[in-house]
Amino acid sequence: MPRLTDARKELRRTQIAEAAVRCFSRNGLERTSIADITAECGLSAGSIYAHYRNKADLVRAAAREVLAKRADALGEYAAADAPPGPDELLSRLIAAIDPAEARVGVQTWGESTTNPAIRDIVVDMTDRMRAMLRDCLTAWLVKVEHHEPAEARERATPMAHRVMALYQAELLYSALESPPEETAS
Amino acid sequence: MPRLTDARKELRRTQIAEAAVRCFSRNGLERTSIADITAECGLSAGSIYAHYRNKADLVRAAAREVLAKRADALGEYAAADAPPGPDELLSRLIAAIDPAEARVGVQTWGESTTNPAIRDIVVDMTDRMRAMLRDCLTAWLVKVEHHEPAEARERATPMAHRVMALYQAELLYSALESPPEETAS
DNA sequence: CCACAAAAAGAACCATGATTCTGCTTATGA
DNA sequence: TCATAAGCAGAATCATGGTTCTTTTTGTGG
Repeated sequence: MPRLTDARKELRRTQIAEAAVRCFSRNGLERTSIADITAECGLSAGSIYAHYRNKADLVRAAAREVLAKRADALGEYAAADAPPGPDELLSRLIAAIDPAEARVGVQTWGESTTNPAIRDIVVDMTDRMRAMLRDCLTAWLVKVEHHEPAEARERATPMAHRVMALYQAELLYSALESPPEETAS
Repeated sequence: MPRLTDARKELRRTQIAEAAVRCFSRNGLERTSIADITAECGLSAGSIYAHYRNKADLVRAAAREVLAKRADALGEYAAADAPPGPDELLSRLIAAIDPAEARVGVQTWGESTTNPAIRDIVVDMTDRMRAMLRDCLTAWLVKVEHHEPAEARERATPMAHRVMALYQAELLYSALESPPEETAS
């Protein structure tokens, strides 16, 4: 069969990546084998290697997926007509946490301490999220608190830093709290 | 040679555990081999297994060591005659962060998402640190801010939670910032 | 509907690395 | 000081798991 249509090819890639995320979520980045992933996604090892150069490549894709999803969820708030203030913003973010993804997120933190490629993904996503928080808080300061735009931007930066920090800590807590969730092994 | 004297035996154990922490710090929990640790501590594989049941056991010991050291550092502040307030407390804690240990700390977070034994160590140490923060802040509220002891204790709890969260986030940042620190491999 | 090159399956390969085993070595208690 | 049982080194073992290869099966463009 000549090269798969782009749509189909992308479908396969996400099918694999999502299965990988599920595996990572329960067994960790290093302790999930390719065999685990084949079992989870219903494809064979050879097939996975047709879509991803190697396991490290797949891990990168999974990390991007998880982190990007969290960043995306945040994007919606910034554009809202009635921007939430810091407390409201934080509690909404916390409410949106998915335990399985939180686990993989925290795993990527651990991985990024020794893996430059993952590290880059993590800091990039973190910076992006913080910037979105800042924009959101700037909008709130201007629209709700009636600050001057220039001053609002100034004040929003440290607030964003703080909200981000508290959110990340909460992410850690949900990763730690969530049940062991054993697989049949 | 009959059983080593207890002091000597403990010496060996810490010699190994500290070498392990250095290795973990640069290569991560899973990617450091026993061979790496033998090279770092100057002992042989067989010798390591005479002191630790297996690698998992060694990882637990290393995790305890790193987390306990951070908790200990905190203990001193609580007993100070002029207890620091929340801002001062936080900046002292941040100033005391050692990048190498921060990396291992964050690695243990990742590990604890899938490893119950490590998870228990992490939540135990976290709870312990939070309790110490609370005591410290209670002392501050009473001695410096002149609150009633009962009320102070009440107020200190959420403050401690917050300081802990901000500290953990900062720990993550120093783990991410610290240089790649490559080994000769 | 066809032909074919790519995709999928799954066995085979191979490297890595944890653990164990076999003798030397040496610290310890008498 | 000596006998000895534990410590220790280092090779051998053995399992795991990533990657590759071969064969079979399709989806796709013509």
